[in-house]
Amino acid sequence: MKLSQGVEWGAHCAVTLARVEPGLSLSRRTLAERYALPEAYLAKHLKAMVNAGLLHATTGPNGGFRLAKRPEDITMLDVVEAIEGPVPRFVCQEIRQRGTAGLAPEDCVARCGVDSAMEAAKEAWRESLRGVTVAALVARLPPAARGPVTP
Amino acid sequence: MKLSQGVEWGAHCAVTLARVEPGLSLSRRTLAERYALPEAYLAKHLKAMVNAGLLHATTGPNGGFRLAKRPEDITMLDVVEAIEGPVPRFVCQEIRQRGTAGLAPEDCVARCGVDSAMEAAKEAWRESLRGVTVAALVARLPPAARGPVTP
DNA sequence: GCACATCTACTCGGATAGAGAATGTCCGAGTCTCTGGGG
DNA sequence: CCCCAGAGACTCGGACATTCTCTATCCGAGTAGATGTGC
Repeated sequence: MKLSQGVEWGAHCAVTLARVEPGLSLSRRTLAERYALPEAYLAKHLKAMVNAGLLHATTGPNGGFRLAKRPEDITMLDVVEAIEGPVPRFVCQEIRQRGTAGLAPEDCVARCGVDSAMEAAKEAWRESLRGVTVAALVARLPPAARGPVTP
Repeated sequence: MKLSQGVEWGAHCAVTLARVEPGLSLSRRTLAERYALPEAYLAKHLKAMVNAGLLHATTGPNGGFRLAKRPEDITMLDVVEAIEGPVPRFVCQEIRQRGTAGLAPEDCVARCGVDSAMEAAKEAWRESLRGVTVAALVARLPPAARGPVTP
């Protein structure tokens, strides 16, 4: 249940990008300096968000990153899964069927109870993250930090 | 959001131990063979559950592990936190206050929205795990695997 | 036959290597903009 | 004054080290029970 560091960075960057005027972009250098983060490493997470279709990247002067979708259509779950990769399903190795206590396959038609419980918990977690959009996070910023961001 | 391997092992072992006659114990060797797991490594997780107060260990012949509490009083959350360690709080490093976009401390009295969202999701996850007890998992076993376990 | 000291075998516990992922960093490919010259 | 070619600087993208956690393993400390002996 360890959560990678970059998730926080990605989330904050998404919130910041949501405040940029349409048509403009923020370079990864600007974003990194904005939060005093290591630029080269932040780039890796931004790229992951590009691959996931959350951000759009343009090169050259005045290039950078911008949101690829509306802030209302980007959830925290999108950000987390973009950076962490698709959440690996709880790997129930079906140890029920192994070893000296191995159950017969016909006793395993119902899913392993441990697996079910972990899966349900993970789904609750995902559902909670799915309910928070980037737009909602922008709305919750303090008034002093809600204005447009310029490159 | 990676979940350590040993959680599944610990959970299955707890379910098995709940089926042992009171007063008896299962050695880690027996438990390991039961699921074809590496004994030495399983020992580490069992020890963690002992330290967490879920299991009780006795040495010598006929020794081993037994539940330290009633199966109804042990939840999946207990097992997970015993093995994974106390779930590290989402480390919001308050990057809001750093870098060129650093907010003034007076604008940060309300908790960071990203942090709040992650915290709420984690709590939903914990709440889901809290609702499943070892006793409930035993009850959901197939009938053929619900009888008492002998050392 | 019974009690006791010893001895064995079995148990857990902590200290010790190896693999994989996350973290952190660097340099190269591509592109937009600006500048200078020519018509 | 307008257009065009070139250079320059800025951007992202992928390949390369480093650190930390998880995985896996071994050997030693301690204890309950079995055993053999003496009374």
